[in-house]
Amino acid sequence: MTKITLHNTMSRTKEVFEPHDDKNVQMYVCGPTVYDRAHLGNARPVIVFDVLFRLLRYVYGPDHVTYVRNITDVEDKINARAAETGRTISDITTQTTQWFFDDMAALGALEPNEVPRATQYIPQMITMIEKLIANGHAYERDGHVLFRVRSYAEYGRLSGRSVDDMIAGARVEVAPYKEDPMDFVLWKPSSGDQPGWPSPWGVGRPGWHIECSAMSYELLGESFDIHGGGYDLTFPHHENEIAQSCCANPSGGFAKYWMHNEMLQVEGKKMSKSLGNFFTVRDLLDQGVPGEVIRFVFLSTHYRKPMDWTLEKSVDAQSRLHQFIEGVARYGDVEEAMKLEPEKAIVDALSDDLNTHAAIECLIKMNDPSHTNKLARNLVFLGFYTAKKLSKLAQEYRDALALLSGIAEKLQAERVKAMESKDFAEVDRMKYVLNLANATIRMTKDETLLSPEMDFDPTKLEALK
RNA sequence: GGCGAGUUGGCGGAGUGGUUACGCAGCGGAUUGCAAAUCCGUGUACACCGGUUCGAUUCCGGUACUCGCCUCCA
Repeated sequence: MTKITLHNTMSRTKEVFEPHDDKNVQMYVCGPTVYDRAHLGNARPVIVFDVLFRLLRYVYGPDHVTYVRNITDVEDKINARAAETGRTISDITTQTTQWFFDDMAALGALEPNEVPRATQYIPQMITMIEKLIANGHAYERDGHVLFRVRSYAEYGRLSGRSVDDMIAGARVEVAPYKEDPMDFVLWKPSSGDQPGWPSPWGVGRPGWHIECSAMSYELLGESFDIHGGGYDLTFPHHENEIAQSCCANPSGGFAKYWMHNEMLQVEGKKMSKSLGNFFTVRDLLDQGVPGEVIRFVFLSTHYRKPMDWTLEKSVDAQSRLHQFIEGVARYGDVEEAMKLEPEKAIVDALSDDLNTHAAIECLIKMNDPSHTNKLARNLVFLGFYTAKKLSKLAQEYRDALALLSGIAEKLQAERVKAMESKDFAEVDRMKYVLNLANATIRMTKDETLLSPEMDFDPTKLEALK
């Protein structure tokens, strides 16, 4: 079996991946809070862990991997959005969740096995909080339930911080109901139009961190293999999850491997609304940047390095994918290709802590006429296309080629004739049309293959037939 | 202020104690009426300052800069 190594944030080293049970490899990744469209940064963990999911499915078998990615549909940002728009909370969360699914599907991400909504696990959260109170790790004050950070000696291990340092550096105002400044909320009271559920501590709603602890426990148990998310979640979110889960279920180890993707920047700057460089995945898709191009750009950078989204990279990626389609169309057979196994060099690259950049280098090497089917197979393996879509794109390319090859000869003949009669205006016109024709066979109807600088009207070509 | 990550040629991105990947762009050439496409050729870069060493981009120390987290933003 392929040996996989993964970087574990807990140990800060690459470790050989050894699942608890190789018949049931389990992964939990923190999903979005559904109050608005996913921005480009949200796409990074989705793509990164999708690649890992695909690798695990290949190595352990598709039926032996369970991937859970939650939807946080109770959170104060959602309440705020509802208040400012006048829409209902469920209207917002339902629509935003669907948007998220659509956008992530466009990026070639497989659906996880389970996509739990936080609001469907409130009883499990309450049970977990009760356990924490019972064993002294949490306390209730004025309708709030707080986690007693000092009761968990390991607190701070994942993020490499000591509780005392954190208090010294904290700029948070300490709520009066806290025993200790570091204590965090497990449950808080709801009033007015805030969403609330009955609980032993009155009507209230869960704190953010308890959601993931309760859902991962319910769906994966007290110990599972991989927990992933963005690096910014390391503290406090993941630190708090560990504290909650390990204190509520002391016999379990919670997650064995912690994986974090680095952050995204745009043209060298942090993406932020104030800098005016904030945009969503949907914005890019609407501008004609296809999902596979976004995926390609993301996978060109290792997941543990900060990634810079630039226009130049997206144009490069587009042109590269275009070359791949061209190769597959000319020399490949997608149906035959799908009978192949994923290439060992690519599996090995991914197995080395998701070295996606090396995997892409392999793809580039495969783009020659004698390896095109390997290229096609691995494009599908890495999630750039489904076999069906790749097949369709290749066919469209071939159709365009066939359409053009007939008239190209005719154009060439006319051009030669024009040269003989020294009609250089006509020669130039023919040249122009021929160039357009050549450019066109590099395109298909899919916007994937349209280069931004190309300006071509296919009807002109039709007229020449 | 505390903690952490990073800095390789125009861009992206590997890697190595000495022979200095690779891709894209660029440049030169071939071919072409010009161009495009294609083919051939072409680039001694590793933030700065010290140290170790026969020799450092590669090891050690420091500096600068960038970025992130510490503010329920992936």
